[in-house]
Amino acid sequence: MIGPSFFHATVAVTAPIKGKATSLDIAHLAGVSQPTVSRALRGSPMVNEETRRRIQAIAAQLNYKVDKNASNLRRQHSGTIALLFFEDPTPDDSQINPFFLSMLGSITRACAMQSYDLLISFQQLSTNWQADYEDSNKADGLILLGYGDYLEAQSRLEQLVQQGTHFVRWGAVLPGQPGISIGCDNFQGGHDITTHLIGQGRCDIAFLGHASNHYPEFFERYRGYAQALQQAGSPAQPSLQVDAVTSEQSGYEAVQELLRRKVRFNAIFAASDLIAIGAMKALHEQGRRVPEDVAVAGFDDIPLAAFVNPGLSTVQQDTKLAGQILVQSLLQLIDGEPVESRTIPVKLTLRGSTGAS
Amino acid sequence: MIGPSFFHATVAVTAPIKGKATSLDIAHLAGVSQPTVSRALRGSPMVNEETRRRIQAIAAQLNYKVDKNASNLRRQHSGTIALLFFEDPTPDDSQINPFFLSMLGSITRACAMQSYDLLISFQQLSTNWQADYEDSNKADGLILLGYGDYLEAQSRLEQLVQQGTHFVRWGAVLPGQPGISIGCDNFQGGHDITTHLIGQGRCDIAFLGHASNHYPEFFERYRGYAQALQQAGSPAQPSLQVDAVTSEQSGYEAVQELLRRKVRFNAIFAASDLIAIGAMKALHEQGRRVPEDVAVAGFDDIPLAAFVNPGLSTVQQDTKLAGQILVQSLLQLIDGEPVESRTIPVKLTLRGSTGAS
DNA sequence: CTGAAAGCGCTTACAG
DNA sequence: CTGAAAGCGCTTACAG
Repeated sequence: MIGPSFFHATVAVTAPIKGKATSLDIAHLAGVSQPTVSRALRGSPMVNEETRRRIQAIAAQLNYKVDKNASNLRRQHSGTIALLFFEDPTPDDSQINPFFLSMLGSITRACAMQSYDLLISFQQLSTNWQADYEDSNKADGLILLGYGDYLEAQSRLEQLVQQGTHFVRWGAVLPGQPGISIGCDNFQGGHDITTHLIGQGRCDIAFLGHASNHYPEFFERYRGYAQALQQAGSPAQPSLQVDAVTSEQSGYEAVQELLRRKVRFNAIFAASDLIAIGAMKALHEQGRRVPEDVAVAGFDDIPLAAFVNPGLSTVQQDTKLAGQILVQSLLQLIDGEPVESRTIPVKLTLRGSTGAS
Repeated sequence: MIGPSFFHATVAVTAPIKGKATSLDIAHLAGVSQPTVSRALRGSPMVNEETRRRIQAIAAQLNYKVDKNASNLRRQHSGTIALLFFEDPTPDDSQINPFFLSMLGSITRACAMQSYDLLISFQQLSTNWQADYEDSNKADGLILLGYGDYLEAQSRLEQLVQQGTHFVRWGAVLPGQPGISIGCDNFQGGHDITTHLIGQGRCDIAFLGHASNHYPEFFERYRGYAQALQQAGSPAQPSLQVDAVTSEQSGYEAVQELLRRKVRFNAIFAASDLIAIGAMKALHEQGRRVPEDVAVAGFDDIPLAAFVNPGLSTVQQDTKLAGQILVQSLLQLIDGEPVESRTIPVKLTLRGSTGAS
């Protein structure tokens, strides 16, 4: 009973008591040097297999974990990506677009698969959101996410580029933008869904959403919408466009504005699903039936779109792919590889709100 | 032109070129020792004000940021909280309960106010979610969030307690639980909303949601529901309870199950808003009017509840307060202060789905 | 009020 | 295959 195994057992019991185990503790117990422990645990090939097994066993017993701060400091790299989520105008605490939550989930997963941690931060556009994450070595790079006024954001982006910060942005992909952007094909999406509405026999199609350079994603959707109308021989009418940001409330109010204008419309293309859902609410309250009186379509395909009544026809963005590409592009950037902005295809998801099912 | 100011200007231009500035660089430029720079920049009172200003100016010029890895290593503290979000059964990529997103937002804000960073991680209940965040010094403590099978999670929680990990959990607050829990008053919420339904003249009230120890939050809501019914003289009927997890799909299917059973019901209390929304969808498809034929109530008050048709009556959880208390409790725990589990009050938000407006 | 010294726990050349 | 040495960039006693 009295021998090495007894000795080891004793050690395993007493060591954790004096705080967290370090690689040096393990080295002593294993009778090797501390660097060897480090090598063994990181799977270096230049370590004897038997030595490695012994070290691993002890490490497991002591519940040893590499200290990230020490490791990162030494390696000058954090193994962390910061996700800066900004929304403007400032939403009420509880308002995050479900679409971004999808993105958040897929980004988290993509990071985990690359063994990166994700630091998350919600920012107002108005604050200093370049945020020093990379400067303070807390993160190796930044992912920027959010709807907001692009023109306001632009100078910040330029600043980031100038500082040499590694970042990728989700948003409209347009020529001349600072940094790398990944976005879906907003124009095509707007075009396709509008064409669908026209095919359903609707001519007077309203567009709910900002249509200016301040909101390039919405603007692209608007342009797709306008082109589809043009091709159908009935150009877009300014009186059928109502500004809206991406929230139910905004969609709700946009419909009220539309009614106030007393323009005729038998369909609505909302620049986001949340806008569409708010719009449907307002239509119902006015006794206008969806889709009989007014067909409604959105953009994003948030999980809820299938569960409103009627189900919402919409343009699906592939958030899973988007998250993967964002993370992958950022890691390439960090590694100094060349990266290009990219557009991801969209596809229509048709449901009852346009009379499609 | 040739003098100190010129010298400084030159330095400011050339220094950043050779990589990130360190406190030593600043010390050289300011003509002080490196520890003095460290003190000055952290606002230590034992630094001459003029010296401090000089140092700050140089730091700003060089865009200097304290290296978090070095600082954390030295101080043996990370300034970071890890949020472990787990959901089980495994949701499709894009499914995160909006309620938790609200929590996420409020937790992020509460962390920011305390100058803590938030590391986020989505976990399957089945994985090793104790996750080593604290062990590897990446985080000073953990916040656990998620609906899931409590009984499965319990042993993990006990493990965390045993390891001395600092953590707080959002969930049911019940005697004998390992660690600190913060939760809303699920029982009261279930009781109040059921009483409201009864007051609307509904007697046959179905409950959609798991009602067992596996899901203590739902179970508490169920108990509140049962007690309210008891008090009204019509005890809960097992045939009116249908298991459901918190998703629209699950609510949709639960209604189908209810119909299959051919039991009579004129109201539904769903254990979450998502369940309620799925239930309403199924009712609509069956031609049952809400609230005329069936009144529907949910739990959570997610932003969307106001925008479905009709608006959903529900039990509001105060996510803002919840996030603050979670973070505050965790920080107290980290500081070694005594902390108790706590229950947060709820309140009813009544809308059209129960005929209340 | 300031500086010289030590050390947080790793990883990485450099020898052997 | 393994070890002795150096050093990542800070913070914190300890002197003065």
